[in-house]
Amino acid sequence: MAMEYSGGGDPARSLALLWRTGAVRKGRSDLSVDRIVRTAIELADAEGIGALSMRRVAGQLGVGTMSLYTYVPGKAELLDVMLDTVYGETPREEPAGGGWRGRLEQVARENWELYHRHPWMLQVATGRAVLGPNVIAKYDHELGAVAGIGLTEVEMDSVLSLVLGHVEGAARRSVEAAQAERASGLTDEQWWQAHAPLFGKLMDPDRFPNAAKVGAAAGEAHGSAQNPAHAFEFGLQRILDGIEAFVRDRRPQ
Amino acid sequence: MAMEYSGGGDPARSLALLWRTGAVRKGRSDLSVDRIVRTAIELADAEGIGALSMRRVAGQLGVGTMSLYTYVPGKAELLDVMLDTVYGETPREEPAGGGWRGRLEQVARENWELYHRHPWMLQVATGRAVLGPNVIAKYDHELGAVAGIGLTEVEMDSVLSLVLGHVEGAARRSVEAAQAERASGLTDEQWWQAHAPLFGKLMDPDRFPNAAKVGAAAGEAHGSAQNPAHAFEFGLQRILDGIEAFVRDRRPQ
DNA sequence: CGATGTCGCGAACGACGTTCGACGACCGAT
DNA sequence: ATCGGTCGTCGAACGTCGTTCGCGACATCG
Repeated sequence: MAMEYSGGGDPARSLALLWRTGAVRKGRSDLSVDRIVRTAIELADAEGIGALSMRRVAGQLGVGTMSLYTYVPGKAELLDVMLDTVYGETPREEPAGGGWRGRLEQVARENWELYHRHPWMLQVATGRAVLGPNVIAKYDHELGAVAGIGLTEVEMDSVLSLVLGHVEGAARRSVEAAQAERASGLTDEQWWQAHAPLFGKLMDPDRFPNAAKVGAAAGEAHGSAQNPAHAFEFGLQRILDGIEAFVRDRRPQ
Repeated sequence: MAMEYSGGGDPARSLALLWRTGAVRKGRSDLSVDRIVRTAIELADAEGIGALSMRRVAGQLGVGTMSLYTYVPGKAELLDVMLDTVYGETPREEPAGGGWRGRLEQVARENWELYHRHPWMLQVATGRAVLGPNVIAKYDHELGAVAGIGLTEVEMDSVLSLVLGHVEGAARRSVEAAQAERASGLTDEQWWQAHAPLFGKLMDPDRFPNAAKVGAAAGEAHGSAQNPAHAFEFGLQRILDGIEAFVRDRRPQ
């Protein structure tokens, strides 16, 4: 259950790496930035961010640990490149109609799946945005969902950020729950059933009337303390409804 | 800019600690769980989660590192108690009217401020909920905002979770931006101005028409790449609008 | 064939959480 | 008053981490 994360290395170094500016390393061995990044992503996917260390990556590549530093300035910059790389995975096809709402919904689902494919993304604190080529391409593509519907440019950005923010939060809760399952060996459902009697005691209906009633009802309905997939869907529809009212307001006729 | 986090220690140990079950340590020195937790919170507030180590806490208390383990099973459980403790800080007064919307808005603002008072909260991955006394009291109090407006219990939980999730995400972006400022010595605005020309080059209007236009407009409007406070406010209003439609739908008359 | 520079990487530093076990102060019983 | 045992205290040490330093080896060029 232990995790450690980091991100946002030296911006100049990161940018050079992201856009592959600067001399391409020739390499006596068959090492390269791309091989290192690919290996690091595979490792993080398979064993989590906690298992991602420079030593492990080097070991996986059959190479001395310090050799990585010839190609990559440090771990923080490596994480930046890893992020930009996986952001390149989201689909780019034009959706088959559906209007802005359908397209925003599709964007949300693509990101939901991306986060579940690479859960470690959510454990990397970026601080400042990672402005790699794939991140920009993704931003451009996703903005297309809200283009030409009567919003100003700033409003387009706000709307997209709102949806993406919701997806990130819901995915984080989903991923953390899954990791807790793996770490404890108990599914959320098993854990809930094991602890439900205790909660009954802790949630004294006299002191906590709302919590007692709602907690019990929600727990029983979801079969656990929370249901990330349901929270994602419920929140997405409410947010899209809110955006719909906003869009309607912007073009009154 | 490096950070490491962890959370979700042994549930049984955490619960015993949270509810102060189990024998109270007498202590030859004046050490106690409360003193340790208070010191740890102060340290995390002042220097960030990255500076929170068992050694530093012990040092601050003028005590050997290993003495802490007499009172606290480990760092993960300490984090759990720290979380429950600061969750006890949110106000509990009944709001002066305003209906469910005003009360939900107030809940959102209280949490927004709480996260800014203790930014490290956002860097602790909890996995499974920390069911301490203060967390339950907070849940109970906040549910009051959506009680008696025609929602089922499960819907009350979903609505509250949606709002709290938005606050958490917005606060996370706000806090990460602030930390990036501290780490780099540049405000978001300065950073934006320093890098704006570069972005102009990277955001090729031919390849990325939407990103080029919107990115420039949003950057100029916010004076930076993003404006967390604005994102919080904008998202909150959209979400409350969406909830309003939902509530209206539930009681059709 | 020698000089120059760069790649590869082993050793080491200072952090981390935590296990182990030694020390010693206290309490109760005799 | 003395002894035994319990329990708080905490130093040493293990295995981990990212990264600095510097040295040996090789490739390229003059």
